[in-house]
Amino acid sequence: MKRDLSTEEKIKAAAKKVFMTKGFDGCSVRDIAKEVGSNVALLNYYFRSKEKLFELIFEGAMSDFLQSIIEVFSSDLALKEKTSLLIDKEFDFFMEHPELPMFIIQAIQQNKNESSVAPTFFEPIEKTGIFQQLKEAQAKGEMRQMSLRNITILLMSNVHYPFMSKKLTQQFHGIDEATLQQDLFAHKAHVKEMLINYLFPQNQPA
Amino acid sequence: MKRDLSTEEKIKAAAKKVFMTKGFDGCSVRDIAKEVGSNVALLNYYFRSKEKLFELIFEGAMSDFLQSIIEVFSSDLALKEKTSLLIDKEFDFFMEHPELPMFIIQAIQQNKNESSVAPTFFEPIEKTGIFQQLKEAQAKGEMRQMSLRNITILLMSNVHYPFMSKKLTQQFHGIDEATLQQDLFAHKAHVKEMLINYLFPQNQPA
DNA sequence: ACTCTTTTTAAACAAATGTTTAAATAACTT
DNA sequence: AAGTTATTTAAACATTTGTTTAAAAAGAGT
Repeated sequence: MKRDLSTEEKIKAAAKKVFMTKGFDGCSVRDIAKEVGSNVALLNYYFRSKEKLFELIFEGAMSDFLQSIIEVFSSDLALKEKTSLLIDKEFDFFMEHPELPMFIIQAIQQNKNESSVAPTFFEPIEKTGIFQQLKEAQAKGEMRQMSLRNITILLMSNVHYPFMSKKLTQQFHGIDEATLQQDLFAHKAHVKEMLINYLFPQNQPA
Repeated sequence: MKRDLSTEEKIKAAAKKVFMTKGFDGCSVRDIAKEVGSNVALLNYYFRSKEKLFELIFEGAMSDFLQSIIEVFSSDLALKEKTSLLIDKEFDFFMEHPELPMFIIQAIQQNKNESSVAPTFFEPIEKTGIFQQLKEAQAKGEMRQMSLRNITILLMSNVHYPFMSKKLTQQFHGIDEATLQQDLFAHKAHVKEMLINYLFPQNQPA
């Protein structure tokens, strides 16, 4: 057939949309089929099952996610500048894909990911040499002495959470999408200043 | 009958456990019945439906959540001390109920909460006078000039996210539960120092 | 035009879902 | 002990679930 443009891609796009908004358990394959404007059997014709389709979407999401990080880490900047740039880029990225952090964390929490994320996620980042750069910066006293894991938690908390809690924040403060958007911009500025100051203290002791 | 101790409570406990770990969509009423060690019909006898039961659990979770905040805000301390205490208490609370942040945010995201959270959540906090205290602290220059909403986002990000991303962090760094626990303690210390320094700058400009 | 393969569909499948029914069992009242 | 109510159960219910089947439709090759 080759109807118009790859049906396979259309299904993937629809599945992504539905999975992202409703979650794996929260949607049926018929929901996705309806979004495609087609039949349920077609999904299993192209992808073997609902689970396989989800895994594909999940891996794609992780890949997109990873991409935006790698770009920054691969750049030729000092760690302080990389940190600042990372926060900027991540915010820009999540502004366009606000459902992504929730989607990923939820999928991992429910073990919907067959393989561990470590090899597909940790290693590509390590290859950018960012961890080595971090070690050196700490050795030179340019950066606060704290574990890589705690740096990660600190960064991710401030960058991911605001997008995961959009609805909660809106309901809690009774604000609309546009106002929240402004708050997110303000948050980005706060996070940048706060984190940079904390991670790279200007008057380090002794 | 009054078999042993309130069947109703046993069902609620089981439902809480199952809903927390698997989510509303991720579990069936039979999962809950099995956890109780009883029949499905019993759930609908005490609670009208799966949805009603969930709402009850959700409201209970929100209430517990709120309780731990109110306590701190109602205390007779300066804002700086309250902030520090809040972070401590919240961390202690989530150490014992690590699924709670995810559960609440997920429920709100999927509109599983009938009523808006604002009245049940915002107002009790406002009644502690914390917002007024905050305004005054900012007027006196003791606290950084930033919106209540951004303060909220900043605090919640650093306190909630680490518990929501437990599995992700574990997989990413390849660490066990005990190690993560230590990281969370370290994170608490970092957050306290970082946030206090940022929210209450010692050398405020002009 | 005819064949062969690929794509799409409607229908059916068994299993699982939330809920209800009616009967059984236990507890309470007198 | 008998009668009444409250609790618990097994079974059935109508839908919905993910998946499969077999036929129809569309494309490509000759």
